[in-house]
Amino acid sequence: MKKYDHKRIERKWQDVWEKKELYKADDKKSDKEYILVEFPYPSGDGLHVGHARPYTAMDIVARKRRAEGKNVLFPIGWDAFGLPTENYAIKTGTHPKDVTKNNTDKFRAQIKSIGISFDWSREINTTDPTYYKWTQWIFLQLYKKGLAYKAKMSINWCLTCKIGLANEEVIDGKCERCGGEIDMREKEQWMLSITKYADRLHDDLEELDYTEAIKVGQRNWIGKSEGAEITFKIKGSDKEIKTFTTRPDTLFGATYMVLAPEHSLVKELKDSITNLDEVLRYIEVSAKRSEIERTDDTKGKTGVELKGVKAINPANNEEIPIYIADYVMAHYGTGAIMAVPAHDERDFAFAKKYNLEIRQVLVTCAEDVTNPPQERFDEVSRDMIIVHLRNKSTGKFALLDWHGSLEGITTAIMGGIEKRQTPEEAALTEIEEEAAIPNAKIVSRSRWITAAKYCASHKKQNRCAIVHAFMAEVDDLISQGKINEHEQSLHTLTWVDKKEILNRLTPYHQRQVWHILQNEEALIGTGFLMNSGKFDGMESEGAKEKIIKKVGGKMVTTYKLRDWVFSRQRYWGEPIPMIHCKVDGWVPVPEDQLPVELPEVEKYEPTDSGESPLANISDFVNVKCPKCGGRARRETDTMPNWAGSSWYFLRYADPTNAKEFANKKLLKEWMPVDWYNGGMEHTTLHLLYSRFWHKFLYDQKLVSSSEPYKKRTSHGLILAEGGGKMSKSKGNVVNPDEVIDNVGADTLRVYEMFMGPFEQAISWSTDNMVGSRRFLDRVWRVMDIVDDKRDVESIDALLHKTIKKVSEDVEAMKFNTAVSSLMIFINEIEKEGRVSRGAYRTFLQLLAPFAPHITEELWENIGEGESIHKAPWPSYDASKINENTYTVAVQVNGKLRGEFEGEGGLTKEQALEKALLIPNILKWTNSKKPKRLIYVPKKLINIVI
RNA sequence: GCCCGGGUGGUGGAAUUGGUAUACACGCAAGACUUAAAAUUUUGUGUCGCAAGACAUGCGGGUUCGACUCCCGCCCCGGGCACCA
Repeated sequence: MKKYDHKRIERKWQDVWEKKELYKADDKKSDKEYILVEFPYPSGDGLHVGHARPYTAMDIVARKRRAEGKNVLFPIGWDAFGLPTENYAIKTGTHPKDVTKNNTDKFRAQIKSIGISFDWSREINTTDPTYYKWTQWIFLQLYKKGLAYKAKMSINWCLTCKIGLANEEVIDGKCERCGGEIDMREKEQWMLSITKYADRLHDDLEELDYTEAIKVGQRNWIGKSEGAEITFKIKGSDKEIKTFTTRPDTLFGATYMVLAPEHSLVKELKDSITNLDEVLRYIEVSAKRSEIERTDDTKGKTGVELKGVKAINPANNEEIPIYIADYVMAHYGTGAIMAVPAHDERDFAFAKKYNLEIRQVLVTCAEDVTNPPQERFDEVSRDMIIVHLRNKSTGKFALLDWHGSLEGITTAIMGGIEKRQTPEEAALTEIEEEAAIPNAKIVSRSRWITAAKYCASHKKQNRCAIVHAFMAEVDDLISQGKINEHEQSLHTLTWVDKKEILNRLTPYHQRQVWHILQNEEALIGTGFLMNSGKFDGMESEGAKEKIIKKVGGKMVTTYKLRDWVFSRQRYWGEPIPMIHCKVDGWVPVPEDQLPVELPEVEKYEPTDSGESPLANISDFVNVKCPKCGGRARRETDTMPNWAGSSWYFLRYADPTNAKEFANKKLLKEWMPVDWYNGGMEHTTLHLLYSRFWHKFLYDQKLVSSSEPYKKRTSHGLILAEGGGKMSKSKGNVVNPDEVIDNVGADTLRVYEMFMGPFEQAISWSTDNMVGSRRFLDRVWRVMDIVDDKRDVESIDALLHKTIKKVSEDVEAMKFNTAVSSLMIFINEIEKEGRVSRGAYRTFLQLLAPFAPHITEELWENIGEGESIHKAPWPSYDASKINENTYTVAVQVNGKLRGEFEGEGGLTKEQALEKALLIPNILKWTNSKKPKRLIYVPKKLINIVI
């Protein structure tokens, strides 16, 4: 047979598929499946081998779905607005439109050469006016519903480029482009109220089939946090300070307050502030400091006291000072905090610096203490440890006081579980056993060890620890009235009220804990309250609610998520369709005048004033007000590149519609996206933004599902050979064109799927790729040993196993092991020297999604008529997978000593009989009677002597 | 600092309701074919040991008849977030 000529085959079939429109989605058919990959930004560098990884993966899924009879929509387009194109245009004087055209042409050809089964008839481009007309239209809907607004925002300002930068464009506090200094500057910016959707974006995640990492990423970004809003009165004033805290239980420890420098109260109080000059100076300085700078020096906190004003702590009515400091963020919570230095790291650092009172209001449990240095464990000789056991029903505690040598204690505690030697230990064991609750041992033991280590490691600082060992299981014991006997054996066990614990601690131990705070660190974490009036002795969790009630606070939920800054002072983006009229203020461009097209300009550089280059085009800027007809100015800011990608998946349903962004019926037919794969880096931006837009459109009844994507997965990066990112400057970029030219698209595809777990970052290796090429070479050669007369039987079990494995692995994105199982199948065929036509045919079908060209060619060669990609996906027969004969491993005392061939079902005894026939086993068992026998059917037998 | 991944041969990696660790591939070594080379192919390939066997999944403990897998503590690498009260 001819040689495997990948170039000829791949070109041939790509042409055929295109002519036959093999991958076209059908609007009229039912049983849809919408498979989506993130549309690329068509950069000038061309396609990256990294692109091929997710495209191939989802292509495999799409092809499998088609074979399973689904009506598959698998589209592609271009997210073509963006900075690199604009920068390239500035450098070369080419129009961004032309740059984009060149780049997309190149990308399209490259993607086609990989043989991805996109439906090219639905190709879209965000920079096409017929597309961005609808991006602008959606913006107008947001505006009309009050979700788009213009606000003064402090933004990063590059002094050299004279341009506003997004946070992502600031690297290490310097401008990404020129490396220049960054300043903060107030600018009017269009904003989108994504925060109004924060709770839904957070809560609805629950129902979605996103990988856990993605859910966690989104949740962290939204930053939902439940706490209390507590109001502090200002002495001698009717003004108040609202604070947000997650730790109302520490309210008695609030010894001062801090406002963000931007807080409005500073101005309102200016008459009472005696050091106003100093305060204003501080505000000015911190306003200039960029966010990066502010967050950079987390250690050296700065602030200024508002002299002349005092706040009242509502818990104890004490007067406390008020500070402004830029470690408090204006945009989070209420922009003001109650500072509890004893129990908050940041407040602690600040209090240390400015000599403020640090008042401890709770004692913590050892389980909250981490990192005890283990090497000190042996040095300890003397300390005190209190173990208390809590009785859930009575709310009482048992105190176990251990005095004397800690070495003895730790041995007792640890040994109490392990060795059970002393009477005390025996008693503990009995409690555990009588409690008879599974895992009781593990829970209590590990905590005791932690406690012991804590004591050990802190011995030198003369500390004490209160060990809170959770023993809910003791409850049973007490309720049965059995506790008295144990009281006797545990000679120090007595049941006391919670308050007793504190009494036991004072005064010596409190002083010790006090000492820790004064000199070292804040005690974060929860515990038992002290110095808190009538709340003393309560546990943190329970005290929270009661304290909030006492001071008239309320429970509130806050989010880290901020509104979306939607303005860019750039040329290459969608113009924001708004007009500013002196009379009417901001007026939306009437919908029938959309799109607001980008005008031709000669220069794309931003202007000196930091406005978009569009500001210099008077024809564009000067318009009539749509409302009053008077003179007005068009908005010259453009949208960020996230705009077009926030709804593109909807356009694929109806890509050429001129009347609406997509026909409702078609949307209902195709949406939601069944499976969306993309980069991890888009978890917090693109994915969140597009969910937000989609939820908004859902609220407007323009789409029919509240979520755009049912399932979201992500792929790992492909790194350069030897690790690190591929980059032009390092010269380690692998060009996919070359790879395809040398070994073929099918080899590239198989290799990228085989190289490692899909979601994991992995280094490229040209050496390893030859394995995939050899595999395809062998697939090709096996064609010669296809034997029509031979029946399938000899390889039947393996064939069905392979069908099962490949089918399941594709769904789980375990492409590497799917390929491996295909390799195993080919190895087996070669060993046999012959293969039936039927088995080979099925094998080709399994391989087809991975290597669509070579399989199509071989399919034709074995005389199949229609395309392999139209053939129904093979199913497996479970009964054929279970082989009748199998190997049973024989262990003696858990060690492998031999194996035997089993047949049919074997009982434990039969298996033992067979095992004892093996000479080597006899040697190990020494003819002794087995004490115990473990038999895992058809797998393993373990003889314990 | 916090969160999420990950740590298994010379290399990429398999194996998790606990049940024969190292599948598959690369590389390497020896052999076959060849005038020769490439390609192909056969065999071997965790470490130590002549062998029997012992030891090996980042480190230290634990649970178990049996642990890459579960529990406790720690170390290292990658990524993300970072004064979020």
